[in-house]
Amino acid sequence: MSQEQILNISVDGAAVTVEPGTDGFKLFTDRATVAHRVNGELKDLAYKVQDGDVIEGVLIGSPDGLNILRHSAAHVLAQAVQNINPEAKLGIGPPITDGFYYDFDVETPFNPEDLRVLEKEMNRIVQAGQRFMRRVTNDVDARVELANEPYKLELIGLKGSDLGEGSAEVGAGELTIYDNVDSKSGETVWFDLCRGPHLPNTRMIGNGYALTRVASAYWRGNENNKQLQRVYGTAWPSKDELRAHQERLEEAARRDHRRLGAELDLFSFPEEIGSGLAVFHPKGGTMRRVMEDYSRKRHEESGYEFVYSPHITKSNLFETSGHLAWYADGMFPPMRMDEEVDENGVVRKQGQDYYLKPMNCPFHILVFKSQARSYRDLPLRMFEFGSVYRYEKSGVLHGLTRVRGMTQDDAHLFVTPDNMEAELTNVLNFVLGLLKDYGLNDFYLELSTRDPENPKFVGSDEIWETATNTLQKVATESGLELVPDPGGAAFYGPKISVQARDAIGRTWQMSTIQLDFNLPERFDLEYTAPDGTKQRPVMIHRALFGSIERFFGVLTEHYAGHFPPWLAPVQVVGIPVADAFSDYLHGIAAQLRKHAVRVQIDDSDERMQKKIRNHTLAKVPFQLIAGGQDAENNAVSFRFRDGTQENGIPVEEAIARILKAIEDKAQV
RNA sequence: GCCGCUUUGGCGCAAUUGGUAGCGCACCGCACUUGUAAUGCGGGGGUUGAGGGUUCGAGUCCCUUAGGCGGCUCCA
Repeated sequence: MSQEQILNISVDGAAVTVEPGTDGFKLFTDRATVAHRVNGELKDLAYKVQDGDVIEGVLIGSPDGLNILRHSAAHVLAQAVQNINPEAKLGIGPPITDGFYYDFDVETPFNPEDLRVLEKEMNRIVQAGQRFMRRVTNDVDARVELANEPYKLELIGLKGSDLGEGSAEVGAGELTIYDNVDSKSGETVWFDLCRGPHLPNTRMIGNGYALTRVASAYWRGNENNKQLQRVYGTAWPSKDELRAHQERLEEAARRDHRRLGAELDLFSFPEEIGSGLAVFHPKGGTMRRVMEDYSRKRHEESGYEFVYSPHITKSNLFETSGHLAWYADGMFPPMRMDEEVDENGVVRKQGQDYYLKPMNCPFHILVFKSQARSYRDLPLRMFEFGSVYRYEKSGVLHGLTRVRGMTQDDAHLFVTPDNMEAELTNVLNFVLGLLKDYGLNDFYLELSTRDPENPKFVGSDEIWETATNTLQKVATESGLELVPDPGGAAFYGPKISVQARDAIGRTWQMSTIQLDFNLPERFDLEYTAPDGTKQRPVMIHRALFGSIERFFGVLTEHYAGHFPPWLAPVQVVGIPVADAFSDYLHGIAAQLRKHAVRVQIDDSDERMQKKIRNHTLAKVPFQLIAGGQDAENNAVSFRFRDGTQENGIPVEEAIARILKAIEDKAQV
């Protein structure tokens, strides 16, 4: 073998010499390697290595490998759709978290029942073991081949520009088509414009996939474009992993606050009131009150002052604030008051428009403006559980997490530029501390900053710079993971948002701390500085819960309804073994009530076993059971939600344990 | 707002090709008075989200409308 016939390459970090023509199939003989990264770029295993290539195998279970699996599954789905309906036009079909989708332009939308038919056809294609074959083409040829695919033609035209979601189809490099080649006949049975890479063949998709739902989506995500029909699927390296994924979804469904809200009798959305407008039932109301009481207590301890403002206002307030100019669509329409019209229909007295408030800030600003302010007054911290109303589009409403009427735990801090850093530090620590008390303790931060190229941002460069640096510093000092969100700031100031992970790993945006350089300007806010000059304060908006409703929903899902005793609507329920012991338990309940424990005695005429079942399903933290043995010993038996029990606990001790768990905000 | 699906007593579900609504839980009554996840018997409750249409006849088909669900868009 002569020198020039040997290629020196690196495979997974090891130097290797191979013959020309060697491809990934020779380098990686294990079935789990489905592609490889060549000099940092993902390639099919069929790629023939070049001298000097640095190659790393991509395992199917790796993030890259899963994407390749899912994208390949998307191709199989598209082929299945076109096999069944040759008229279907292809949109795009990228991998997404846990799965994939493919968009189609079809005459009649898919039905859920169509999914079974499509899965069957997909299964046939997978079993057929078609090879995915990459083929380089060019604009001219591709346009001929794809003459019947208008959306693909559009993507070819967009090649190299900002494609967003279309990037799975065409990349910055060569234009490529993937042929699906029948393993027996060698015939190309289907093809799609795609940059790849793909699994070597369809059989490797295995049986760990499923189609999950049908939906519609605007072509290229623009609501002015046509809506295409989207089919969603999920795909995993094995059936077991698919099953595990489905179980995770089932677990999330069990925790769904909309379901638990009804089951635990916490809240409802009566149709008579309107979409997105909740009522809290006694149990949910108790929880909400406890949440609010604790929040108030902590705010008071932290130097906030409590203010109150009305739910409606004349339009001029929101004209000054600018909300009517840029947020009118999100507001309920005005109530026109006081207009007087004579018999000829001529307006005799000008009316006045009143609006439901979508935000509390302008009201707090008016409190600030109610008197001349000195630097000595600052920072001024105003807190309110402020109810706001926003006309959210009907399609976005979702349980308690996206509503039309909500109560924010809203505060506005008016600070001098010198106060800013200390105050932001305080606020962030306050926020994190409070969220932890409610049982959330896994956070990361997101810092939204301005795009220097975009002229929409108000405020001087200096103040943006100072503010952004301050937020950055404060965020870094918190020691939490910090995710930058460049260009994500509102036009009026940068912000930090706190993202919390719940018990099953989902993240929720919770608190926001938002700087505002705009409203102080619009309302001409000022304070007198030490040197006697008038200066403009900076405003900080912040909400911890976002809204109480939303936070309530998040906590319900986080705890799966198993609220810790301090939050539980019923903390203790007493269950007598027989009627005769009812009085005994009532005596214990009376002692607990002296300590404000929410306790009930179930002296209904159900059997004891039934009562245990009922209160377990109601997720009451402490069940106290008492019969003859307990009464004789001045004791009681605990039973917990998980079915465990402890018998013969002296009453004194039982009470102490309950009080301690509540006091410590412990989970039981 | 857009697309699709969906809407049956408080809740969860049934009702062959259109032929005048059933079940479980819950609720009420009676009996039972019981040591750790559903005692037994009996009873009341719906005209099928609302409105209109097709039909001899509609929960079942069509239209309008209001909820809900899943996506898309949106979330200043």
